[in-house]
Amino acid sequence: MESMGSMESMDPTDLDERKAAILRAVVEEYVETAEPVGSQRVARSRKLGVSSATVRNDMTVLEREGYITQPYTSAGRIPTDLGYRYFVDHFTREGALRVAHKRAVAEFFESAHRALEDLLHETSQLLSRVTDHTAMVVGPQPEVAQVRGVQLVTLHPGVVLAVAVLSNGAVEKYTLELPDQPDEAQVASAAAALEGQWNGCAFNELPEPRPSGDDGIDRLARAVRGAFGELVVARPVEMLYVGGTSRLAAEHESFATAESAAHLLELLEHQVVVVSLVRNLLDQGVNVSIGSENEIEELRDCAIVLAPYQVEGEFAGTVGVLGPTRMDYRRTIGAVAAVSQQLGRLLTRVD
Amino acid sequence: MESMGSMESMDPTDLDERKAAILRAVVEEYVETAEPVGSQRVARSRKLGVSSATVRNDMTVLEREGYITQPYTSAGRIPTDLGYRYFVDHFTREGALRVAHKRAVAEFFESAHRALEDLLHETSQLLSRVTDHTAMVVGPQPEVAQVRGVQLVTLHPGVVLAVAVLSNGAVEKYTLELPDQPDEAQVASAAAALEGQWNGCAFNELPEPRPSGDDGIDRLARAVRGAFGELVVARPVEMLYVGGTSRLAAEHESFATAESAAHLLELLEHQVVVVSLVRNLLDQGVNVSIGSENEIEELRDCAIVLAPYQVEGEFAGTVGVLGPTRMDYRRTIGAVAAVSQQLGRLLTRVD
DNA sequence: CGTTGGCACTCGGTAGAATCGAGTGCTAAC
DNA sequence: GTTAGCACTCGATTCTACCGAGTGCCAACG
Repeated sequence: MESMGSMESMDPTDLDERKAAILRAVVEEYVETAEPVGSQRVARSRKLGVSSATVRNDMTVLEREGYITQPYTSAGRIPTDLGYRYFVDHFTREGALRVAHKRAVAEFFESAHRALEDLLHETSQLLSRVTDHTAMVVGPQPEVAQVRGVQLVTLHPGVVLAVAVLSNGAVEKYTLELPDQPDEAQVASAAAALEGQWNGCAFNELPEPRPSGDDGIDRLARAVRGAFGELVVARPVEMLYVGGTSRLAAEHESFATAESAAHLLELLEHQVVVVSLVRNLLDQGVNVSIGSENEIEELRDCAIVLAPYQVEGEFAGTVGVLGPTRMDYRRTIGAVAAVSQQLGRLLTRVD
Repeated sequence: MESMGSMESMDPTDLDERKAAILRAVVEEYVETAEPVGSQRVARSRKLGVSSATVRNDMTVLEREGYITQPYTSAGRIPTDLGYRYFVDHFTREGALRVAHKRAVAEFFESAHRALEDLLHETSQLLSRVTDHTAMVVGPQPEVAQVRGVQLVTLHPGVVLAVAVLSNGAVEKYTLELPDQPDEAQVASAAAALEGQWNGCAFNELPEPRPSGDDGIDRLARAVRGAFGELVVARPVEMLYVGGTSRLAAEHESFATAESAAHLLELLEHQVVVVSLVRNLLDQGVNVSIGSENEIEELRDCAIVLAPYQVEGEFAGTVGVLGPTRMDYRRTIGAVAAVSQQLGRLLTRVD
């Protein structure tokens, strides 16, 4: 920052109107063509009413301020991350998405039912189709859910499946292997006891089961408690659904190296990392994270567009897309916003 | 076929010993180096005791018979799909995998518990790590499972979650929206009635619930029946878990075009296609499908290595990997076999 | 003073020519 | 049947020349 040049418009947060228009043109043209855009093209394609020489002068300033850059001397300009940032902050107020896509989204959420997992999975695929990028859907936080039902089923002698139905429609289960083989009556009373004690409790802080007097029942109950506790620890984060990973490989032109696509795919396979990344961004109120704004090295050439969705007015989860920094931000932001809104609406209705 | 040359070894299914050794050398060297291998390298690296000229002569025959080919005139030879096939059929009797990997597999299955879905998912990741290729795990056929428990939980007024616990440890669920809002008593008796009637029934052919006299209960019961029927139709195939998709992108050198990785990723996103592909291959007794042996265009440069796993002596599902035709078949086959066997063993114990 | 036309200069991209070398097929000798 | 020798092929690499889009700068203009 702290530029010492005494040029006009020292306020780095804003640009005079023509420079802003030029920056916008550079971003839009570059996103479309993937080629550095020169002053001529800007002067001609936009009705700025100035010559290419004037555009050139302004471009020099824009470059000095860090909004655009040249891939090499005397080539056209391409936006920097800062340039994209300005574009996103100033020219994407109302995200636009194509009518066909708008209808596709509406139709999808009109007909969608199913189990929550399937819905979220398919939502990620929808978002990917609409945006042409890889899409991510972070499921509702499981912690807030309360137990609404407990069931124990003997699958084999000594093997019991413990199932907990939660208030958000999720079902948690765990296959227990028990050294002593409780009989059916014990399993049934343990289930009844646990259901009675846990109904309404938060799944992540289930109380220890009260002793019943019967040793077998108590051992079973404690085992179930232990298993569920393990689940909470082992799966402390929300579920992540990723759709359209093939887009990443298809977009390889936009990335520096061919391996970067592989790195990104690998990154996406680590649910925990992605979920916490999304969470961090959102906690800071960030909805669009561009290139180097991101701390993770692999995302240097990527942009992330996020939108939280709300269920019954409360933050529930997040939808988002991952694509190259060179993306159509207006369309993407529009799509992500639309999907997040509709998803929240549907979950509020169904949940 | 029907070659008219009066050369030796007219039986196309077998090669004389030295030619087989040369073919083997070509495959192994090419897999390792990714470069066409010439007669000199073969003559020197293997202790064949013959000169490069002799190797050249044999190579000419091998080429005529279709086992190897030249990428261009006067380059070294690379294996054809037929060549890989011969290699797989003759030189991979005992699949070998590295000790470190062997231990990794054993350790994994020693400590693995969890819900079936998690286990299969992690198994796919394990197999991917061990083979360095994309791994697929097809879950047990859901149809064989019997109902072991039914539970209905009211999430909100008018919204009921129907849960069925199956004998294989799977849990099916469906969120029902009901026009009339049954009270808790009705929900409870419907659940009890369904559980009584369906216990032991195959999930894919649940009988219609018997009328109870109470209109609300019957409507609810029928709705549950309808929902589960819908699930069976909507999800007629086994679940598919894919691990290590990033390997596909990383292997891009082995593929003809850069887009092919994207195509493969897209293919893998269509569960139904992959599952039926795997099923078809296995039905024909095929465990390794190489390149053009495959009918699907996208798999022209790929090989698939499969191994079914058995639970309690019965076919249950499949594990496999997808990689370039230029892969280390011995190692891959060994890893796939080991994982399938261990997975079956674990499921037999736990299931 | 901002804007504009003119102009020399830069540099990636493409095309063509020259060169290199691994590897082959063929032939003749062993 | 095997081998050494040799001419030949052809992808890969390097070098050169050249084109042209685009820039920075300057002087002129309203």
